[in-house]
Amino acid sequence: MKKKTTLADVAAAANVSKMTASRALRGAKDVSASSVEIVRRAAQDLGYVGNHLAASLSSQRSELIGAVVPNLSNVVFAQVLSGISDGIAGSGIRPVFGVTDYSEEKEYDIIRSMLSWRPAGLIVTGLDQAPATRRLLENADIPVVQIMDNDGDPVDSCVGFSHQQAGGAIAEALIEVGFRRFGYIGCGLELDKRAAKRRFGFEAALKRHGLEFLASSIAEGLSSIPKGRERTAAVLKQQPDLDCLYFSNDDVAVGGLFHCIDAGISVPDQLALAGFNGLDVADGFPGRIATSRTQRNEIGRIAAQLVLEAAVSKGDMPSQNIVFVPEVDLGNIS
Amino acid sequence: MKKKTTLADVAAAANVSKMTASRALRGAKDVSASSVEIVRRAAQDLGYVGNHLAASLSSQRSELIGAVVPNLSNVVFAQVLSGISDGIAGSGIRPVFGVTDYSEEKEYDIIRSMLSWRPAGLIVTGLDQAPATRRLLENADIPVVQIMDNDGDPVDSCVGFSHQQAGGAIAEALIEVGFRRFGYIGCGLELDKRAAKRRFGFEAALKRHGLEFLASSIAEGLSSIPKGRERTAAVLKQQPDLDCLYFSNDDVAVGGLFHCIDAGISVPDQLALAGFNGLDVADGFPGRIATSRTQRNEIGRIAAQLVLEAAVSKGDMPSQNIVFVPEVDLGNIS
DNA sequence: GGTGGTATCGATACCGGTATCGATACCAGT
DNA sequence: ACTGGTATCGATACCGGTATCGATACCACC
Repeated sequence: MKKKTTLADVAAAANVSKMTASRALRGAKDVSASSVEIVRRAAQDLGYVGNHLAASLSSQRSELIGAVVPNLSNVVFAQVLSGISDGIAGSGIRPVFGVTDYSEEKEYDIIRSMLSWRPAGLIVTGLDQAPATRRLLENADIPVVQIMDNDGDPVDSCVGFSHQQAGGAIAEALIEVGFRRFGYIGCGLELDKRAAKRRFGFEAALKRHGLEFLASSIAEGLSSIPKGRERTAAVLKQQPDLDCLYFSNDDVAVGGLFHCIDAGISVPDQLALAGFNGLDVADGFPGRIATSRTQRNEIGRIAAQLVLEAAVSKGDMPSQNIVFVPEVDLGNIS
Repeated sequence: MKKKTTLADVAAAANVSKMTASRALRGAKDVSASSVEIVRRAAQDLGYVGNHLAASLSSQRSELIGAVVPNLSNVVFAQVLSGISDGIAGSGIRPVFGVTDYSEEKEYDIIRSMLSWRPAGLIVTGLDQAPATRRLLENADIPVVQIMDNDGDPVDSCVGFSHQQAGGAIAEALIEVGFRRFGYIGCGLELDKRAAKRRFGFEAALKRHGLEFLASSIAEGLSSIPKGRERTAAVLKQQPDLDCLYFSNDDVAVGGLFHCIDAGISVPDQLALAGFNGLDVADGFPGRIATSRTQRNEIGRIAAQLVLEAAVSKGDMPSQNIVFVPEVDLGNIS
């Protein structure tokens, strides 16, 4: 375990002071072009790799950004991370991530742990943190951007959409084209607050039209295609006389579609299916599944940029609230 | 922008020295239970959040781990990150990620930038880094685990599988059950070295049996369902007389399946499709797509654990080479 | 009482950079 | 020659923790 070469080594090799070496490598002012050249070469020769820990500690500004998502097996949050990665591209900032598995305790621990890295900002999924977690965010004194939701009261900035409204909007659209006998199939609503909001919004729209879910099944744990398949079978067995099924998201809906294909149920003629997110997969089936298209990549990217802007403006940037509206896509339902 | 409370503040509030406060909060030895209690309470009252930058700098050990993946829109690498997250759960270590977009330049920059955070270890996708990047990894003096590949010479440890072998294995299986007229459809092989290795392995197996690809189409850019669909249409138009199509991965294959459904081609009776990865989606179709199931969650998890072990053993742990074998699944092809 | 051991604590010196400010040199203008 | 300004550089003091080692107190035991 040989010692790493430090800035002092580079400075010594270049016959300048640490300070000049530091300035040269950072491209700061107050260094002559010739010094820069010499220092650069020395750093190159020694294979010098800077130390962001020391730099951040000393300069009191970090080049880390935290991203907290509930889950990564689902492609949606992966795309959010992807968007974040795009949003900070070229800034030299590195993203740190944490997966909460929809657990409030884990979320608290992750955020606390992230804060101890003194990040330039934090991007957190959702608006429904536990009170202690929220206090942590409020006192963090760094830009905080909550994403993927808009139903609630953000700590600071917010980039997302209203799940309640999204649920209501697709319900209205489906009612408009004539569906009346609705069923619901979801996964893990006790944990996924946003899926619960969609269901709530959908159900509220039904009520406005004097309708209700005639059957409903909520599986525990993460959403998945197999679960959607199984629950669809169960619900249809219990209540075969439905004309439209609303699913907590596209994965579950695709599971439902698979069941229908197996069972010889024609979609959407005999039974319409509606999900949420607008995934590629669901897309591929030529419009057979209705869905709400969410702009998750965009949301990640914009959230990251907000953090960057807020970080450079050093606290005198007002909180932003950027609202997206998922686009209802009924596919080939007419 | 009020100043953050530091350890010194906590120590002052608790009427002890910084050192005692530090020990108390870390649960280190040499502190009385009563001191721990007092310091804990003081920290709690002040809302103290530690500073990992300072801690890591001082103790010369970081609690970050770097993860480099080529892409995050594809669920495969998201699941790798998910596995990494699982693997380090409870260790207090935070994962930093970087997305290379299959670019060697970005990969170099990302790894360099990660090294400057002095991470406890690095997990990097693939074995085919550019020479300069490889030197960076070799001189990093921290555990490096290369994942998702095994065809090549690892820098340090390796957790993956042979893509060449995987391509060969599924080819053999498909030949075994009687297919003879093969076509190939892929995306971005110029960048995705691993997909290219699979194709190479597949083709080598064909050659061993005196066969070859009768048609082939390679799209540029990232793999996607739409591209698979489009290319399948194109290839079948050019060469309709095929009995099996090998795709660069399941996404592309699902695109192919969608085309077949549209075009009324019965799968696998008229035309068999084979992909790679064993995605849930492909799974859902009752075995219609042949695939090789990869253990990406496992790979991420084990890689993370290797890094942890190597980090605690401080360099005297030998490099590991953990080989998985993707399981060939022909689905309902008989 | 003297000795040795253990438990607890604090002073000090770093870790590897950067902010700050003063020093120096050099040039232009008068 | 003198003044003022700019360009370049280095000494020093941190940033907020932790490693290390010495100091102190207290107890057991001979």
